Amino acid sequence: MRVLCVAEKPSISKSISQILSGGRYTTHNTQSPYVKNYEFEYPQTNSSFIVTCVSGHLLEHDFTDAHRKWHSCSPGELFDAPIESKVGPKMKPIEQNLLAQARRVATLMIWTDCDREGEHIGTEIVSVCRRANRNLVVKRARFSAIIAQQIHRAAQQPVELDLAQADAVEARILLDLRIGAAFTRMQTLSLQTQVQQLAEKIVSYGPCQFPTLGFAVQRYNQVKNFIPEDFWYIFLSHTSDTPMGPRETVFSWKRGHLFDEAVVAVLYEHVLEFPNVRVAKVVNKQTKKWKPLPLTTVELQKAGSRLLKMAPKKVLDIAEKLYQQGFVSYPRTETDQFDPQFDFMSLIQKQKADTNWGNFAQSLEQGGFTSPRKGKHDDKAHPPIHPTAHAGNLTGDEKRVYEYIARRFLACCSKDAEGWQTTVEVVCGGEFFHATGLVILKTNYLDVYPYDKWSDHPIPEYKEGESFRPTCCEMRSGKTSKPQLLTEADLVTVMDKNGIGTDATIAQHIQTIVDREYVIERMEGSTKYLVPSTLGVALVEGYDQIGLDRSVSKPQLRRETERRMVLVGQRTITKQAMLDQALEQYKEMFRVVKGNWGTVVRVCCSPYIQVFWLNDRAQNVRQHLQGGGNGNAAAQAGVGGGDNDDDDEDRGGNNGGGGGCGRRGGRGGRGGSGASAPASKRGRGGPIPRTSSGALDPNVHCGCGLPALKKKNDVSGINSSGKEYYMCSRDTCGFWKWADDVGSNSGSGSGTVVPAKRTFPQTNNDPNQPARMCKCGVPGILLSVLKEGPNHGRKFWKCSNSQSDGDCQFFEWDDEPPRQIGGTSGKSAGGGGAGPSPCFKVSIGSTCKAVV
DNA sequence: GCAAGGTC
Repeated sequence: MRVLCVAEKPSISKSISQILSGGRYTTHNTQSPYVKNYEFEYPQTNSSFIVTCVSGHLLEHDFTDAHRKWHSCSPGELFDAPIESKVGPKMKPIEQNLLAQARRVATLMIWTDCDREGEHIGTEIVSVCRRANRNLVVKRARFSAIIAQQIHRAAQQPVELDLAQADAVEARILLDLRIGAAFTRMQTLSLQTQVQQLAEKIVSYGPCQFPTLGFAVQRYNQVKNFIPEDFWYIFLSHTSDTPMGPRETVFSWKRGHLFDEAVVAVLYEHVLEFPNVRVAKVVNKQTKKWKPLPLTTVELQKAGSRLLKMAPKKVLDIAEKLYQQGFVSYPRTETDQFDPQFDFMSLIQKQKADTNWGNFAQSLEQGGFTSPRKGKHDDKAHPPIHPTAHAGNLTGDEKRVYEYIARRFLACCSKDAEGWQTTVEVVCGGEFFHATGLVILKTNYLDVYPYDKWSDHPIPEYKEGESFRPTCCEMRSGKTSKPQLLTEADLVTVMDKNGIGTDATIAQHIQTIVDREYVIERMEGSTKYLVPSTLGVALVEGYDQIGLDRSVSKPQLRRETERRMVLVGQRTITKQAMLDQALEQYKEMFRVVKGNWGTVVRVCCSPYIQVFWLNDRAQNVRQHLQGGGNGNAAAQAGVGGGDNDDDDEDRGGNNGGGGGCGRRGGRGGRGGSGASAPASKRGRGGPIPRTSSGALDPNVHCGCGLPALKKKNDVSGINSSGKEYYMCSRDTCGFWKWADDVGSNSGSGSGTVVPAKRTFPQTNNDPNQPARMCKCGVPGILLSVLKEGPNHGRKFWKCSNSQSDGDCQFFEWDDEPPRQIGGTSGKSAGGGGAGPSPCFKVSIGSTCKAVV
C-alpha cells in the first residue's frame, strides 16, 4: 500500500523521512525549489511511503472580481460579499506536486503541525489531493515532537483530522479578511480625501494591528499625562565595622512609602522616641536564582530586543537563517519544556568545540547536567529553540543570536545558582524595617549565561534580640517616577500576554504599525522606544471619541474572536454561528463608526493634534531622560527625642553638618552650644518621662487586640499638627490610624496646632517661642510625662543637663507660666534645646539636618 | 492597495 505523507514544511518532511526510513530513502526534486519528495519502504505498516510537504497555508482567500477592486463596491458590502479560496501563484508548484503524488497512492496521511492552523492546513491539503484522487483515504499523524518514538507511533497509529479546529481557523480567516478589508477601505478612502497628509497613504485596520497600536498610545498617554506624586518614607541605616572597613546597611521600611506626609511624620516622630533599634528576626536560608526556562520564540524576541538590541523581526529573521543553515532548531515555537526523551547529551557534546563556552559544555557532560526546567507551554509541534550544531564561523548579529541560543541552552542544562540569603528584620518605635544580604555560594549556570545578573551583597552579622543605634534615621521624601515609553520588548510582552498575534506574527504586527507610520521608532541610547505618531494618536483618540462599546484599540475584541474559536474547536458552536455572531457585531460597529466618522476626521485634522505631535517629540525625550525616583532626603526635627529607655547606651549622635545623616536627637541634646555634644551627655539617667506620650483608649483596639494608644501629632509645620491618632501601645503590630478615621474624637484634640492644655503660646509647636531658661542659664528641655496618672502627657521643662552631673534641678510645667530667672532664653535657634530652629522645621524634600 | 496566519 502506498501512502502519501504531507508535512507542513520542508524541515519536517525531511526529519520524519530520516526517522521512519532510518536514513534509507530516495530523494526526488519537485517544481518547487524548497520541496523534495522522499520515498522509502515502511515495513512496520507494510507500506511504501512518499513524504512531501507544503509551505504553510496552501490556499489564499479573497473577494471575487465583483468586490476585489476598492471602488467596485461600498466597503460595508464586504461583510457579505462572496469570498473565493484558491491556490495562489507561489503555491502552484506545490499544488502540482500534490496532485501528481496523490494519483499514485491510496492513502493520504497529514503530517502538519499539531495545532489549530495545522489542522486547517491539513484540510487544504486534502482538498487539493482529492481533486486528483477522490477515493483517497485520509489519515492524520499526530506527533508532539520530532523524536523517533513519537514519529513511529504517529505513523503506525494515525488518527483523524480535527475538522472542528479547522473550522475555527476557517472562520477566523474569513472574519479577518472581511473586517480588515471593510474598515481599511472605509478609513483609507475617507482620510485620503479629507486629510492632506494622508493623500497617498493606506490607513489600514486590522484586529491585531489596532490593539498593538493601542498599547503604544496608551503608554504614551500615561507618560504624557503623568503627574508625579510625592511620597514619604523612613530611611534607616546602620554603619558597622567589618573586617573590610565600615559598611552601611540600609534597612527598608516595611510600609514602603506612604503618600500622606503627616502620617509618615507622626510615625517618624514616634520612631525617634526610641534611641535603639532592636533586631526582631534574623532569617538565614539557602536561596537560588533559577536558571532560565527553555527558549521560546517570544522569549527570543524579547531577549533580542532587550539584550542584543535587535528588533524582534530581525532576531526572528536571523534565527530563521540559522535554522536553515542547520545551526539551531525550528525557531517558531511556543514550547518551553523539553520532551523527557530529548537527547540533551549529544547536543551538549557538540558545544564542547566552542572556545568560549566549550569548557562549560564539558563540565555538563562530566556530571554538571541537570534536566531543564519545565515551563507551562507546549505547542505540541516544536521543541524549545536550541542549537543543533556548533557554529564556529559566524559573525556579526548572526553570531550574537547563535551565542544567545547556545548559552541559553547550556544554562537550561546546568544547575540553578545558589546563594545564602540573610534577612534581618528590625523594629523601632513599632515600625519594622528589614535588610537582606546575599552571599553567592555557587554560580553554576551564571558561568555560561552572562545575561543574568546576580551579585553578592553581604550584610554584617546581626543577632536576634540585640539592639543598636542606627547611624541614620530620617524622614525622606520622593516622587513617583513616570513610566517609560514602550520599548519593543515591552510591546512583545504585552501582546503575548493579551493574545494579540502569535509567536510567529507578533514581530510582523509591530512592523506593520511602523510601516503604516502609526508609530515611530526612536532610539534613546541603545533602547528602541515606540512612540505613536500624530496619525496613530489621532486614530485611537478618534475611535475612542466615537464611544464604541468595545474599543477597537483594546485587546478585548480579539480575545472574543479567540474565545469563539475555542468554542468552535470544542464543537460548542458551529463555524457558521461564530461567523454570524461576529459579523453581526462588526457590522453594527461599522455602522456606528461610519455614522460618526466625522469625529475621527476632525481629530486627525485637529490643530491640537498637529502641535501636540511637534511638541511631544522633544518632550518625550526630555521626560524619558529626566526619569524619576526618590527626591531629596529630608530631615525632620523640632519635637520628640529626649527618650530615656532603660538602657544606658549613648544616644546616636547627630552629624550636624549638611552632608551627614543624623538620627535627630531632638530636644534631648544639651542646649545652647550649637556644636555636637558628646553623646554620653544626652538621654541619660534620671526618671525623665518620655515625650509625646498618649493615653490608652479602651474603645479602640490595635492589631494585638489591646486598647490602642491615643496620641496627638505634635509635629510642627504640617497641616495635621495637633491632630490625634491611634497606634499600637506596644509598638508591635504596626497599627496606626487618625482618630477621625476611627470615629472617636473625644479628648483634648481640637484639630488645631495648639495643644489642648496649653494656656499660653509657649511650646515646641511654636518655633517663634523661645525655650525656657534653666538655672544654669541655658535653654531647658521640654518633655512629657510618660507615667500613667493625672499628669500623664503633661509637658514640663527640665535642665538640659538633667541626665548628667550638672543638673540644676530646674523644673517647670509647660502649661504654667515661667517662675524665675530669665524666663525664656531667646536664643533657641541653632540650639538643641526646646524650640525648633528654622532648620528644624518639617522640611520635606530638603536636605536640612538637625544640628545639636 | 485591505487582515492574519502559515512558511521560504
